[in-house]
Amino acid sequence: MIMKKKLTIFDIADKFNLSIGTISKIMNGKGTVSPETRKNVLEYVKEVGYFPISNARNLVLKRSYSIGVVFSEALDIGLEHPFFASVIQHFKKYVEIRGYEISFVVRQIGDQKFTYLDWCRSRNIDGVYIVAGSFDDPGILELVNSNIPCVTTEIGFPNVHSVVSDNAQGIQLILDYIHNDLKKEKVALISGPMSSNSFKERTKSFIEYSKKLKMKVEDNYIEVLDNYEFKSGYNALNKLINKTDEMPQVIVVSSDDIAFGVLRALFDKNIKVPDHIQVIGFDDVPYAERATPALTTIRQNRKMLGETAAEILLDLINDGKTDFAWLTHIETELIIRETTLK
Amino acid sequence: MIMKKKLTIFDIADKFNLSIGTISKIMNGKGTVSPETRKNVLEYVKEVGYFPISNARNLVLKRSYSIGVVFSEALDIGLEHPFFASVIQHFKKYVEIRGYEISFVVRQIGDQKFTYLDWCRSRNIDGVYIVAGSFDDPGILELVNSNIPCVTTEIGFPNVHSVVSDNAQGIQLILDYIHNDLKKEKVALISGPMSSNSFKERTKSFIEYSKKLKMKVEDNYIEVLDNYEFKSGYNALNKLINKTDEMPQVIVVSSDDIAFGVLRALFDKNIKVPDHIQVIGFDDVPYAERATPALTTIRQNRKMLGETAAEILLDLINDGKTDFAWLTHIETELIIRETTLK
DNA sequence: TTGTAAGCGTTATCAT
DNA sequence: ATGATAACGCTTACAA
Repeated sequence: MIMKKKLTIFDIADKFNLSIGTISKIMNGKGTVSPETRKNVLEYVKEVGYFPISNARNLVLKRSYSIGVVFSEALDIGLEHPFFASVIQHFKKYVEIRGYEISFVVRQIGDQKFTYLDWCRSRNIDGVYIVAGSFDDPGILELVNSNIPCVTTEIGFPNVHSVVSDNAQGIQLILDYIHNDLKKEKVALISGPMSSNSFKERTKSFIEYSKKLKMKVEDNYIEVLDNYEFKSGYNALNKLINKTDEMPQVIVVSSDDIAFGVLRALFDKNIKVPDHIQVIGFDDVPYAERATPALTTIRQNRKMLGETAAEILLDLINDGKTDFAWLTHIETELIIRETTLK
Repeated sequence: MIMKKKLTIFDIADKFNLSIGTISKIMNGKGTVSPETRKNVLEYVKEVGYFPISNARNLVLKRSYSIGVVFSEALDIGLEHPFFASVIQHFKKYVEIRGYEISFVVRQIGDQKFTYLDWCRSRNIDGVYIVAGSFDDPGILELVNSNIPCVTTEIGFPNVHSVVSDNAQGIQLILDYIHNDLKKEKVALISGPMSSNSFKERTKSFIEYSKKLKMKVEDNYIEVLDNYEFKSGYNALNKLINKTDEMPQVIVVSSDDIAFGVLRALFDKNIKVPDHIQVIGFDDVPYAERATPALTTIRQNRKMLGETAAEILLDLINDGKTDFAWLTHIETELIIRETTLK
């Protein structure tokens, strides 16, 4: 067991018969120090591996160089959610390059309970990224109304900078494709729950834009589920079949996970995709391209979502800038695969 | 914008004309304080939402109540990896209940570069969880040889407590099932790269145990890939077909992701699963049950993996206990789905 | 160019 | 039962 002695700023100062003030200046590239000593100290520091204890540093600085990331436990969305995990990963990389780390905002630790805000205050968090949260959660509300800079990937928060996929544009991509390339008109929609603003937007855009294209969307072609699951997609398709005499030609499903359930139901009913009916998802989860048939879907630009959120948040923190648009839309992309066919 | 004044221990002390020492004792449940004042202070603190600044606290305590989590960037495994993300999520929950948080160990932040150990030291990290790392990474080596308690989910580290799935037992589950229930004998193996100890173990167990069951594993029935990907699985199957006159009856694939590639290749060759050939994976990724046909596979107990690692690490930190077995095996489970059939 | 010293908000020891 | 105070390791005016 190698027991490197833990060095402090005093050890470095002693070594050169300098004061800790001088060392501090050197470590932070501030003040005026002779190039000579600066060079020597820097070399030594590197050699022995001295790093300031961040707790001491942050205590006097009254900040942490750390961004809090909040998940809503209500939605039970954790790291396991592939979409959010990916967005966070990109966010993390971006802020790290700029000198920040991320920590997860937490409401209970041991038997200490916190509000989001209290936790952030007690950690001197510099800013927070609300990845998935509900705008009727009072804890979230308290947070976004505080003086801590916030940015979110969620839609519909008042007074918080949001970075979200352009759902309307994604839906238009789908409908234009159906209309212009697939040349189909009878289109159904299966959507996730309206408690999510993303699904709400997608549904609204679908209704409006399909009307604009004069597509035949019968009233009973629209099915709204009350959750996000495979199984619901499965059931939704069966319901759709039961209530219509004439099947749609294309089914748009506003989430890939649900789309897989739809595809399975179709398979079980021996309805061939894309020959008898075509299916289009939304998200482009990793499995979409590996499924058989591979799923045509809308790809959300996870990298751009995470990085843009990071960029705005860091600007908010550093420059106190606030003249951003409250809402930043990230373009989506249509990925054509096997569940549709020209 | 609500601007709650940031409270310190002095504010609380003033309020009651007590000294900060007394408040500190109350906050930490230490020392002797009259039940009366304790009650009053606790109530007030709760009401106004006072929490100690963790930087100040950790500075004097010389610890952080925080566990570092390390990913190997070499393997480029991030949060996006569904298996590890899930294990970490369970780990996180477990340690939080016991009063710890997690942070990601990081090697570069801004233009400061750290070794893993230096980062941990500078943050006063209490212990570290090596989720995926390579034992020939000198940074990892330095870390595990330090005085910071470590635990890993990786196989093959000397002198580090490892918590891993029982790969041998998983393989036995598969082969017993093939032998006793499926009643097949001609079995092939497609494995991920030998640079991963998990794949090495699975392959080794497969060879040994299939021999023990007197199965017919021809020499060219074993295919080792050099990566983890869908595409490699796809190619591997084609290779297998080309080099054997007689196809195996069952293909064991030591990772689900690769198995999906195999299934797709089979589909493209119009070889029906499970009628013509049967396929068994390893991992039970979320998509395994949603695929068509749904994949028979070995489920790794991600919850148990994360929680056991957490438990050992916390014991190491708190009790300085060290009398654990160096290696803890977590049982796996066979999940029978549609790619196999009695 | 360098040093001095106050202050950041706690915990813990020792008095009282 | 409570208070005074040193200590934790650092940054930053300000002084030399």
